[in-house]
Amino acid sequence: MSLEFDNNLPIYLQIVENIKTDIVSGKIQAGGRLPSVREFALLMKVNPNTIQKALVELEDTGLIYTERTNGKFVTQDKSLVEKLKGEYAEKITQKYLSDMQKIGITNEEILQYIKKLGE
Amino acid sequence: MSLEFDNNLPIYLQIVENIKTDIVSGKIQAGGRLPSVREFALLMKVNPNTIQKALVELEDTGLIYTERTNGKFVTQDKSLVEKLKGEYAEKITQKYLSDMQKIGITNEEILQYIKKLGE
DNA sequence: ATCATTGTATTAGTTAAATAATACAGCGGG
DNA sequence: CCCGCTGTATTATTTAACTAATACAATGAT
Repeated sequence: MSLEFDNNLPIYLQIVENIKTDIVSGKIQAGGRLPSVREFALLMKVNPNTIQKALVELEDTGLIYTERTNGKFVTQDKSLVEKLKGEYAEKITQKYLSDMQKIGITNEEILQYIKKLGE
Repeated sequence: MSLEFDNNLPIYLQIVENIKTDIVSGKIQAGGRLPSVREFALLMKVNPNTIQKALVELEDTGLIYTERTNGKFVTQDKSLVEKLKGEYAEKITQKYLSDMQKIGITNEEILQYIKKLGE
């Protein structure tokens, strides 16, 4: 739960990304409770409203849900998490391949880069 | 030279990326002249200053240079272009692998995604 | 010499994000 | 019951980024 924010992207979106990957990776378990809005804000040293904005966005994806006076929780639905994980993986793979092709790198070269940097 | 801009990222940065990939891919040749700031602005339907800002950033990387009252040109230095191409490829590969690992995808699975979506 | 074209500089305006301060509403434990 | 904790809503302010409009400066061609 660090706090190095990249400019060029709104903080609340970076928080969305952060939590999303934490959930999808299993770092935060299905059904698990999230820190309260106010706790989160302290942890990340941002305003509670910024957290709230991020969490609303996350709730829209179905990854978390709210118990009104009790807190916010990761969805119980493991298959949803798995599904999103797959979609996410496909999406960034697509983008990666597209970016590489845009600069004129062939599929074979891509495999070499992967091999070189991946293992 | 299209004009679909993603919000959440400043237009001038997206222009930087665009031109950078055009150069690195060879779509704009080494030594080639870029459209003038004003032409560019018309093409992309943005303000000349936005183009200017993007081009200054590009010049900082050494990919283009300026002849004061004549225009802006892609560097003659093909080896520099090649070098940047390699660096760029490594960088986005690193980020891709890191993003995949963050969500708990193994190296073997990565290869499968690549294979599935790449060919 | 004038004029069109180049890049550059300056200043102002607009917009969006982030923060801040409060207030409200509902549940549960002591 | 009351207090503390939840999420939520509202409004205002600040700040920074981005965009825009315009003016300046230098060069080369006609």
